[in-house]
Amino acid sequence: MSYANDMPTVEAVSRTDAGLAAELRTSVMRLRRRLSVERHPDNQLSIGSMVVPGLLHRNDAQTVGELARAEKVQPPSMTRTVTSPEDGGFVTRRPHETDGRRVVVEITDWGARRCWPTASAGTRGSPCS
Amino acid sequence: MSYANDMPTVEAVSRTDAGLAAELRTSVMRLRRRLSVERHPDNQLSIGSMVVPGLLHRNDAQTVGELARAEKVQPPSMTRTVTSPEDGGFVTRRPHETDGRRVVVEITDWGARRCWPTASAGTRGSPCS
DNA sequence: CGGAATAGTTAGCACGACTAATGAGTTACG
DNA sequence: CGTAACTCATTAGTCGTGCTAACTATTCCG
Repeated sequence: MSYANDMPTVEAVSRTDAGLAAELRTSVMRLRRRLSVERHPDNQLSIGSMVVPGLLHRNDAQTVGELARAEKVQPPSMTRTVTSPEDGGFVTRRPHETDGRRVVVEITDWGARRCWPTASAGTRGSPCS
Repeated sequence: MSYANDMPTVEAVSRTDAGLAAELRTSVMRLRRRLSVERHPDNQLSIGSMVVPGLLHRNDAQTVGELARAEKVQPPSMTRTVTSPEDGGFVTRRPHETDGRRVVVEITDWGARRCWPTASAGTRGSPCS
């Protein structure tokens, strides 16, 4: 009873469009489940919330709309996604300098240290690892 | 304003463990969101429910526990996941021949035709594509 | 000034996952 | 045998993540 016998390969079962689509769906869903669980025990941020510091690491000080477009979600989704790292003190909301409609999200010093520690310090326990 | 300028690469930003983990999370979550939306309009099964006919296509007549282990989810999750394709007539539940605790899930003829049409017929509108 | 457009939020829903607890059936052992 | 321990599936309740619809506040423009 080998792994190969238990686990039909794509060649064996899924040469149709529907079969390949099913393989892809199953694989991606499993990977996402795994990623949402495989995080450091100290980590208080969920997989969705961890995305926000990641986006701000690339470009700090982005509006909610920019974050939503970057992550390809609707604005209300990003509004809620930002709430948890904000409550945790990782990021802050502040009004835009010139446009009163916009809200700028920035990473805090503390959040940056927690999420992106220096290489020498390692990333053990980082909320983003 | 090119794609390359807007989209920092892994090389540019994410050489740390935390950075690579963030890249992976973001990519997988986006792909899953996309897959859950990208299905044929005729398709009445959600992404989670589509997994069940796929598993039964490999091995028909599996118990709820076997499906849960194959998909690496907890049994209660699979119990609920099976409900929707069962209500849609794609699969059936029946008691196990010898073990009264077990429940066997099988794909119906109709479900098999709908999910895995012959190659010549194509898979347009298949609940599994 | 006043209407249209834009940005963000709130509220409510769907879906997929989990844990804890329950019921029903099987197995093992004294 | 008969009961205690175990296994399997389900129910109930919760959380996280996405959506749409509707609302508020602000800005833009004619």
